[in-house]
Amino acid sequence: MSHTVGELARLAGVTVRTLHHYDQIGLLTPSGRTSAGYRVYDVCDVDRLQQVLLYRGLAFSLEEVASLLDDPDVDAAEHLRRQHRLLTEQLDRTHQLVAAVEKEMEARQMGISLTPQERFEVFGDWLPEQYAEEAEQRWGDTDAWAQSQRRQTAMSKQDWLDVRCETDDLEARFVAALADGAPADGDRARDLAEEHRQQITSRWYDCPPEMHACLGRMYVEDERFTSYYDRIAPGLALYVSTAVVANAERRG
Amino acid sequence: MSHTVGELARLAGVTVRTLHHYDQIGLLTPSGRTSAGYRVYDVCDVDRLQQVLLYRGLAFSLEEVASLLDDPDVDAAEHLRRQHRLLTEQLDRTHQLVAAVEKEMEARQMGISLTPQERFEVFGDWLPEQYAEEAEQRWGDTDAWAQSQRRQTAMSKQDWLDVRCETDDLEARFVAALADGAPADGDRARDLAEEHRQQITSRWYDCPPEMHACLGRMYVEDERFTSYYDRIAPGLALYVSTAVVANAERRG
DNA sequence: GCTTGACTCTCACGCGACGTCAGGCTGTTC
DNA sequence: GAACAGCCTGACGTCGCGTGAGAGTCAAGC
Repeated sequence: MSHTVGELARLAGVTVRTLHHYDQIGLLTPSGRTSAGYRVYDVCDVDRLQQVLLYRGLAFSLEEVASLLDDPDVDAAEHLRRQHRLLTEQLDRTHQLVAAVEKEMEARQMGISLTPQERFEVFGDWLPEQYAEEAEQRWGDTDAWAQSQRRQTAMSKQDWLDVRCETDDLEARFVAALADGAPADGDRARDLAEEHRQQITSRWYDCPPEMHACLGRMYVEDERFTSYYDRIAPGLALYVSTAVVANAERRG
Repeated sequence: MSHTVGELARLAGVTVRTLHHYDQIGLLTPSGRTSAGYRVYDVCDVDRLQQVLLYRGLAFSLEEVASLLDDPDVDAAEHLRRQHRLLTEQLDRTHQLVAAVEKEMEARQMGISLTPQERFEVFGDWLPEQYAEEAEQRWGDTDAWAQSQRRQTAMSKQDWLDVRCETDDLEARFVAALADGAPADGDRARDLAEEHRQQITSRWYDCPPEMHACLGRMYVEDERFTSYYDRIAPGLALYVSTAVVANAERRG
């Protein structure tokens, strides 16, 4: 029915000090005290603590949390709706970061360097067009970037050569399939796509079919990746992209 | 080619003070200075800042970030892999929180109260079995909870009645369909399921079919939701659940 | 009834990651 | 050459606790 500080702390996964602090600043005042002065938290307090922790986890300051929770015009349902919205937004942001990291991995594998504005724009409160353009000019010189990247990449030389070797081999077989007129969504091309997926999984990270499909779409949407493939053989970008997506549909 | 503090700050979406701080603690030292003492950041520095911000965003302390980035045994590829892993873990956690909020919404709509350990266990570093059991005992008395919830729910009385009214109506029609022997994955049941989804969307949050399917599965997996439906009519829980999932497949 | 040990209380100082002036130099532009 | 935006280095303030210190409380066992 009611809890001491220590109990509530264990229950909620915070420290006793944290609860003391919340009491001190009036964010979460225990609804009672024992005769000895011990804090007593009841059901409502536990409820409130849960809300506090959720909002805190969403990067609100404790002061903001207090004003959110103490607003008499906002009911519990409204809080749930808001939390749902905020959490979904956070999911989106994190997803963008994941996509950015994956893009970077792919780029490295191909020896392409991404521009800095591309790598920063994913960090939330990003720059209006204006700055993006400014940055574009400043950093357009990709050679400097490529150099800096190469220096920074401490991947062992042998590893690097292995990757290049595998990649070249797979690309050559894609080219052959394209030249032979094998359909991009046919078995032969899809098997190559699957091999590509396996390569990523073994080299980098577990890449399930749907994630792979995202990469596939990027090959035709991002000019740098498109030109990478098309320089190997005209039409290869679309070919690989289609094969990857088709393979994902088969596996999904 | 190179940047002043202000430029880099705008580019990365941080303040000048932050860059000063990182310089001071040796986390990001600009690779040069002008004759007047102005900081000059070059490509490598920008690169490093990006890494710093990513790790910082994953809640590492600056000291930890420094030791991560300065570890000579870890190459850039390894960093990308690690970042990918950490980000995916964060996605999972956030997803669990979203599910918890949705569960809470559903529970409120039905007048069920969730137990506190259910609501806390989603907060990461959670309690071993032992505590869960302790909490189960302490809070098993759901009546007290229901009361506290009712008090806390400041949803206007009219709103609440409206919701109950709509819900009751829909449930009655589900019961009728079940009694008439309409198949759970047939058109009639699926239309009702779709109506249920629309109700959530208008009352709470945008609930696309796949999200709805998650809720549907919960109706048979979580005993409290099961018994809620089965008390209305035996077999209703499975019936609604099947209809919801079937409807999601039709719409997806 | 007394001890032991886990738990609680209230100060109160410390710390990490910056925010926020203050006072002064730099660099471009009109 | 004057104005103004941008840079510099201190240095103190803030937020959200961590970490003792010193003292009282409480259930269990002797």
